[in-house]
Amino acid sequence: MRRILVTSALPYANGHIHLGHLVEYIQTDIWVRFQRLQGNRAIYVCADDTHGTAIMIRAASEGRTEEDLIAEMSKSHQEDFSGFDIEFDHYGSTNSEANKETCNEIWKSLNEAGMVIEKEIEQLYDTEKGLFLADRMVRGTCPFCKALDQPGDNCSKCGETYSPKDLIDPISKLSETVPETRTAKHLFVHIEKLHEFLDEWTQSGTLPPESSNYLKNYFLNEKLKDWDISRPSPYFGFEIPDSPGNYWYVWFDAPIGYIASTKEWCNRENENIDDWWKNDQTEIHHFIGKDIQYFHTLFWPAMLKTSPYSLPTKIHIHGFLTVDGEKMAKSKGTFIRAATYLKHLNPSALRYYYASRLSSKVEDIDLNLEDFANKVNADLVGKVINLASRTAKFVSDSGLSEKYPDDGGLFESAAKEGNKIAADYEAGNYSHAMRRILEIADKANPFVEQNAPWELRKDPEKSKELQDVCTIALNIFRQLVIYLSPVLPSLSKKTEELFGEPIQSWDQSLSPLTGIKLNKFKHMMNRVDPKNIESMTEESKEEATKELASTHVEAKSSNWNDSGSPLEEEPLSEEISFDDFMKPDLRVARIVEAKEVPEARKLIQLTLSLGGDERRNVFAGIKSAYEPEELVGRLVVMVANLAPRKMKFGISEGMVIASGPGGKEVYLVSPDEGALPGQRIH
RNA sequence: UGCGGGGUAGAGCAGUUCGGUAGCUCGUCAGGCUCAUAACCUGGAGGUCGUAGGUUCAAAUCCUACCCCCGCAUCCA
Repeated sequence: MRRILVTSALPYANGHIHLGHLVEYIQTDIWVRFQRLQGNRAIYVCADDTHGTAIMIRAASEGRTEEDLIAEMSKSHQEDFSGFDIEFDHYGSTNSEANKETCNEIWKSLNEAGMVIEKEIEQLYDTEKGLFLADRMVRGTCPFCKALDQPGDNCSKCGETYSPKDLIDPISKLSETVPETRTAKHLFVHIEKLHEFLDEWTQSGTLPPESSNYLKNYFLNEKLKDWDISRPSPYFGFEIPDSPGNYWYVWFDAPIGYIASTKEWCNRENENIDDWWKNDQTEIHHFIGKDIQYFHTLFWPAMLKTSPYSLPTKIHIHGFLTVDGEKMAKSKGTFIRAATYLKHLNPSALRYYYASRLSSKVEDIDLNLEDFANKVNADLVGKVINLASRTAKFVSDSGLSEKYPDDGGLFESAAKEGNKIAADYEAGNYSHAMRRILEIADKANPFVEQNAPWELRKDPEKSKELQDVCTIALNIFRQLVIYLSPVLPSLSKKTEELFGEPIQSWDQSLSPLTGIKLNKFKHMMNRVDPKNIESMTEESKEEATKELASTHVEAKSSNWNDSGSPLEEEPLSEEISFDDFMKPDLRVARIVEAKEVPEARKLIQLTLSLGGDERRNVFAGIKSAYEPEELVGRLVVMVANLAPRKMKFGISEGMVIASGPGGKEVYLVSPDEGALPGQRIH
């Protein structure tokens, strides 16, 4: 019997659980249930991730304490999880005594190993709010390209990265005041010291190969940067014991929450934490998304390495969720909260669909809503459950045959298949497992067809034969449910009720049930109705609009009913004076030539005429939306006094004006009929 | 340009480890059945397996080169 500790990443207390989160928790829950079915001892712990500036600011803006906020979110998260049959042995919080204690302990080990160093860094400080500003809390003018209103870490216009203190005219997003530069002492973990260990550990098979490669080529091929682990007061988190006024950065105490949550479980269950976190016979499995692999594959092992706790046995990394092939988008109603889903659809359907898409690879999975309904209905209702619903009532009086009849090897070959299915589950290749399981169902349905129990029923002399056929179909059904039970605990429960026999072990798939009475067959699962999918996305859209209305000053009602999402995605910039407006010199220009730039992915090279002999060479990032030929001759609006900019393919002497999010959606602005090249726009 | 993933029927995908009749689901066409939640069963049409070359008796699978798509990084807007 293996002893296995399993975790999922800790969801942040600043937001609700949505379908993207659920990929991970469903994936993990399936794995845990599978391990238990195999007879292994597996416990599943998780917790809310509660610290950081975002929580602090939100609590303040809602006029309540952080504790109040995180308590409410924890309750909401747990309700969502349980609604999807995701069962934790313990669900804790990073804001707990156990976590504080464990942080201290790990901190001590890091210090003793000489891993902690102190550096002075300059940071922007909001004098009105009295706090240091995180990069994203500042906006200002880009020091490189002079673009206005850029975030504190990198410029969305020129893409340069910089430190917020380099911004020209920085403004605090919190108070709208001008922050000042102050120096502060920060503590860093010098993980370069463990470079060699990390080189080895990341290649040791603990990670999926895609991730090992990524780390090797991207982080581990140069010196590892010191990790800034402290944040100055005020900060919602734990104060660092030997550095008053400084707090641990949320990413320090978050993974430690795995240990702390286990400790709490141990206290409750009278278990010994050392058996779980300090014993090399215990396997530790983390399930995470690819967005946080950096923390779990470099910092976390480094922290553990110097501590008395065990390193993880395996890190399972999944990709992101897309809906209908695109990123989840509030405006399209595909940003779906767990709670919203549950109002309209059956959690088992989503569990099965995710299972049928998940593999051990680090790849994004797509929730194609049409395919989702199709697959769940065809596979689960039409094939698997159908086996029982079309035969159970024929044996409601007689029960199952005393002796398992000759089925031509159906049951036995399906029992043999069990090993392969189990191997697929173990490796995280759920999609393979689902495929194999459905293949069995695909053999069983023709069997029923050929033996036509509805015909046998008509002839009293064939009652034994009828009972045999149904015994076979129902046993194969039960076998399928055993294989599916990690994915579909609720189907498993209903099957237990039908047979009056609990499903507790994988090996139950090896021997058929005989000679028992069945309970009355009840519907086991409803079909997914596309109407419910639609009402779910509709409601998600409405939620998003409401949210928008409450965060933006006023949502003007209009007859045109335009969506609010473009504004949401790119909020209005700060107010400017008339003089500011007069700075950009916008001119009508005619495109006199348009050329492909073969090596460029996004650019078209334009020659613009401002009338007379005035010509400008401009590179415009509109290749994905326009063909050069269709551009020649048309009028556009250009920024004529923009400083020339050297680009990879030449010098660009201005910009043409366009709207749209990019890609195929780029819309050049044209003047109305009659405008002349060279005219200024005022 | 770098790293990773991908290109197989109208759509979505499996098969590639270890070469041997190209398969599944949906859709579509024809038929069957009426036990089952408009379900299920049988059969058909639909594929130059991204391109070119190579190895081999035999290539979707192995080798070489190239093209295209997606993500991340970079460049750029």
